[in-house]
Amino acid sequence: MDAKHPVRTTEKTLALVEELMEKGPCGVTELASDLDMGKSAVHNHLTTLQKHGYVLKDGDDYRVGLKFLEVGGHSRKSMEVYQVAEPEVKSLAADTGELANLLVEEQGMGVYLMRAKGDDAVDLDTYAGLRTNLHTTALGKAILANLPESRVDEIIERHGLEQKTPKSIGTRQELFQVLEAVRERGYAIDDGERLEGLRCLAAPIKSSSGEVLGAISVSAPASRVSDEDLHGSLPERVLSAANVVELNINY
Amino acid sequence: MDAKHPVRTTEKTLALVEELMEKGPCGVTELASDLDMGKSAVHNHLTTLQKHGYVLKDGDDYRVGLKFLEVGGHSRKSMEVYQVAEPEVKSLAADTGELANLLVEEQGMGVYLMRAKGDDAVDLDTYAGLRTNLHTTALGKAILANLPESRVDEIIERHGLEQKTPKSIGTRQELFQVLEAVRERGYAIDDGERLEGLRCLAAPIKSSSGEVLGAISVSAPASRVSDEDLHGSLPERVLSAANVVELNINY
DNA sequence: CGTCACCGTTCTCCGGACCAGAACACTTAT
DNA sequence: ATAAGTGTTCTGGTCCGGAGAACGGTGACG
Repeated sequence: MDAKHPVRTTEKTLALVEELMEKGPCGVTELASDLDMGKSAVHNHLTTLQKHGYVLKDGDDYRVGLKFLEVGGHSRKSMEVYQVAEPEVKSLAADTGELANLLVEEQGMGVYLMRAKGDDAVDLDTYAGLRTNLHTTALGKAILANLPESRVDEIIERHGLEQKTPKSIGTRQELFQVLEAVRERGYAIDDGERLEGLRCLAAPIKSSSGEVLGAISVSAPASRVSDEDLHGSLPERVLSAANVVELNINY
Repeated sequence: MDAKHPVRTTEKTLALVEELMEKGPCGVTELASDLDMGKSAVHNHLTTLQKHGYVLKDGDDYRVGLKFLEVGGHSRKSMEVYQVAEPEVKSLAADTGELANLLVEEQGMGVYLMRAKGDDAVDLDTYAGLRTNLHTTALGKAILANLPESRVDEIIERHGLEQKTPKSIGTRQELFQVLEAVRERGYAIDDGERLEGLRCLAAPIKSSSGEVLGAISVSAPASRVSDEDLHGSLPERVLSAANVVELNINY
């Protein structure tokens, strides 16, 4: 699905935006040397982006503007799974007091659509829009477990199986074993794989035709989640929330 | 501040994205005729955007992807006023049971950074990232009232004073009278200007140097907000929330 | 206070990239 | 079969993006 005739100028613009996002506000010269472009080229791109609200000038530095939030927010708002799941994720967070999340798959990566914090929630540095490898989170595993095997292989090939921590899944075989277990149980678990001491439990959201639309999770410190909770009351709540979403989507 | 040497190719890409956002998912031919471009040009741009995650192909249609949410979310997350105000807006919504909002000014427009819903909150079609004319909302008026007069004039010149409803502010003189009243009171009110039957109350967030950083509001149906509330207990709560944010920002 | 070094911005001109238009592959309807 | 629609590919001519140099401003330094 690669572009046969990529628009190079557009790619330069996008590279600039991403560089600006990663480095935070910075100046023309710095961007030019980082991206091997001339100063005038960088300047032309930045002023063009600024004219349309995608970039702002703060003194002598440029930074990415909130226009991206407008486009992205609009995109999210128009997704049915978000509209339906949003209140459920919020009440899941309120009921458990922990951190609840909603993730969807896009281009083989997981994208957080939202997070809701209960009264005792841990504060992870996730945010709406953040991308993550699917195999590294309970949310992602809940989704992968409900994709066709061929699709999972495509995703592995495209994005690899990077190990975030020593506990992470590192091989195709290991992943497929885990996914099989997820299918049997109906939910996915992350016990300290992503972050030491953090336990997550995620359930898939499936359409009536069996296609997976996303996943809902609760993340909590291990100190508050006993082994019994992890396979007893907690899955019940998360699965129930996911089920409500499924029913509302399928009418 | 216009671009002296705009990158036309980039502008075409951005026009495509915005058209795609407004019309929702659609095909190459339709976009091409809407934007007076050749089909091949549209196709090249779309595949380029797709390659980088900014656009997706759904069957034969294209739609904007969640990459915009990633960039926009990152940008929002890195704003100090958001980080500090977010918990306050949430507790304001929880305490009042109504809809609470956070708005900042960017390029003369108001941008909603977040909204939080209390238990009885009305459901407006605002969303994080949405842009609005500053003079049409209580939030915007709270901000305008704390900008230098020259800046307000620039904004009027750039964006006009479009009247959303017959009650809207329509002239410069009228606006400045209202802003003077806002400065005296310390908070701004919208009594059905934006939407019949909806009352909003907003307070500015100012830095220690007096610069306005944004505004916090509560929106509620008129049926639940008496005239006494509107000038008594409600302003107290909103002003208090704004004040907490100011203290936390200025350490 | 002159000097220097750095910044962002402007300018010009040439090489290369964008894109109109035509052809292609495919689906759907008649 | 035929036709009319779609998205995609291809090529050549034209126009525009961008390297590099020059400009204007600002802050540091002796």
